[in-house]
Amino acid sequence: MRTSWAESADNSAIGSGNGNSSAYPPRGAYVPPHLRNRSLPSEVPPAAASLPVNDRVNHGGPAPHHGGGYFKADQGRQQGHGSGYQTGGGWNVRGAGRDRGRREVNPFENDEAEEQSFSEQENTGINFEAYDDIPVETSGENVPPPVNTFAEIDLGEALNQNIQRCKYVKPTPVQRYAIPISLSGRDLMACAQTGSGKTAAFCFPIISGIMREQYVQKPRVARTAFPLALILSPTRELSCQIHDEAKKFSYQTGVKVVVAYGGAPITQQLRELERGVDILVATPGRLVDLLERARVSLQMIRYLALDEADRMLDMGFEPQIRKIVEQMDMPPPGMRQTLLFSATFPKEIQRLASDFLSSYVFLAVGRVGSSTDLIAQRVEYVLESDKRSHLMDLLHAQRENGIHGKQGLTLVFVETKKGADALEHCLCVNGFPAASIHGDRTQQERELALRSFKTGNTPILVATDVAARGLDIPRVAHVVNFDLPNDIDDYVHRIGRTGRAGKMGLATAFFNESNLSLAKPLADLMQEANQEVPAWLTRYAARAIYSGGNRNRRSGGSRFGGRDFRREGSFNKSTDYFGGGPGGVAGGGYGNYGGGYSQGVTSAWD
DNA sequence: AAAAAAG
Repeated sequence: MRTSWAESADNSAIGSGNGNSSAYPPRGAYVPPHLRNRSLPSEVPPAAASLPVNDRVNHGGPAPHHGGGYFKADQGRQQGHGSGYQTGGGWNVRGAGRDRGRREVNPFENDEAEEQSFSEQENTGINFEAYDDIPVETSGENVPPPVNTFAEIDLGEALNQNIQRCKYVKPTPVQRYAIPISLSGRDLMACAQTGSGKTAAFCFPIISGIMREQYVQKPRVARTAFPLALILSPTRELSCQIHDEAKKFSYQTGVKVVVAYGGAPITQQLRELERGVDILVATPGRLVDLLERARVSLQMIRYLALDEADRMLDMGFEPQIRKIVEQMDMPPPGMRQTLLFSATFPKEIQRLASDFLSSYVFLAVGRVGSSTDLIAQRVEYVLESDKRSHLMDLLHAQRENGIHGKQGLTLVFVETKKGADALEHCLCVNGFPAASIHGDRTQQERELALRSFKTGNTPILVATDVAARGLDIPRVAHVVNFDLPNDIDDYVHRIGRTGRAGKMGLATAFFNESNLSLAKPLADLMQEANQEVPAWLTRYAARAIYSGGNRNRRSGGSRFGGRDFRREGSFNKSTDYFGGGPGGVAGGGYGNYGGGYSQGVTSAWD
């Protein structure tokens, strides 16, 4: 019989601080530090208890007017289905919230209840003033200027109402820039944090564009769906999340949003598609399946958005993405509008991405807050064999300080799926309520784990990189890199699960000899973020061997997740870099609208 | 080498 954390805690004088005479713990059982007869390898950092809890994302977005006539308006499409759609100055409210007799579910229904259950989520979260200091960098030809308020853009009455329902007051930086750019019809490559309204930044222009256009009649092919917009993301959960948000934004606009991803029965997704789809949110695998079955055609695609675009174009995904974008029936760049978003944009990925773009604008938005703040980063030297007990020490200290329960969530990243299972089990056995999520679990299990984490039912989630990107989980107070990733960009995405929307977060990393390749980039990153870099890490960093040209991927992008590779003169060894698609950017003429680069601001976090 | 994504 093992002793659980709860039991050992109950049976001892909690808080006495130095009861150090207990017997050696039973194998596998966790014993809190103060009951142990040994000193810890490194000091337990102050628990995250004092950190404010994450708030909901309050974003917004609006901007100027359509560049107009981007696509040929054609034989005015038939409007609505008889039911009273509102028509406000050129806006087509399609179907007016009714879908062939089915009533549109109000996606805002549950919001109030949810918010009330977390009193800390009152709308005090974002420091909007801080937004004014955010460094922004744009490049490309004739970049449309940003807007400052929602009032400056007319996205249409229906969409405006949804913006209000979402309680978005003021556009976030990425929205201020990206929405006007998108509305003017330009392609866009954007480096920006998700926590600050990235989804809205690409959804608003798409929805308003679809409402505005009197586009050509969709072909009628039995059982084939013809979406007008395609949004791709690298994980199923992220696609679900985007779908949920897009549903809110398109409520009562008549714009139909459907999600398709693997691991779930395809039949229901097929049914949804048959009912009609304007915006399709999908993961690549399932979409290819649908395309091959000819249940979806991309020939009517006007808008293509890639979320976490750098991941979508890396080695694992690139062939699938190329197949979808280049080898099916999607209109080429210039005939569609392409929007790429990510927190990190390595140069080599930018180069790949330019194949999909036409005369695009590059946008980099620094993170909210100006220097150290938001995410406190710690690195601790922990031997592989000590990791578990060290983690439990951290969790125990957090619990003592009351961060757990319904308050703060802890997300623990590990390298492998097996490792995730093992650690989850270990934590549960020791009385720490944990769930786990990784790609070998069934979709049901994955969604259950995520739900259980979000609700605070299991305030600890052990995850592989499946959860590293894009997921917006409010109240994650602490991200632990139990195993560090090999790629510094992955680290950036992981820690970006906390400190969101202007709230503080804590990120702790366990470092040892197996992470040598990360020493230098990690030390650099922390330095840029004004974090205290342990001396031992600096020594490792100095010793680090240059691993090819890779280590410098972030060069020039210290304030952001990336920098327009077109501006890196030395990188332009051949001429085709400017030529991605018809009317590629003809070098020169880069406009800067950002201004106010404050020093010490680091990369965009998401 | 690992993770993700179709079944």
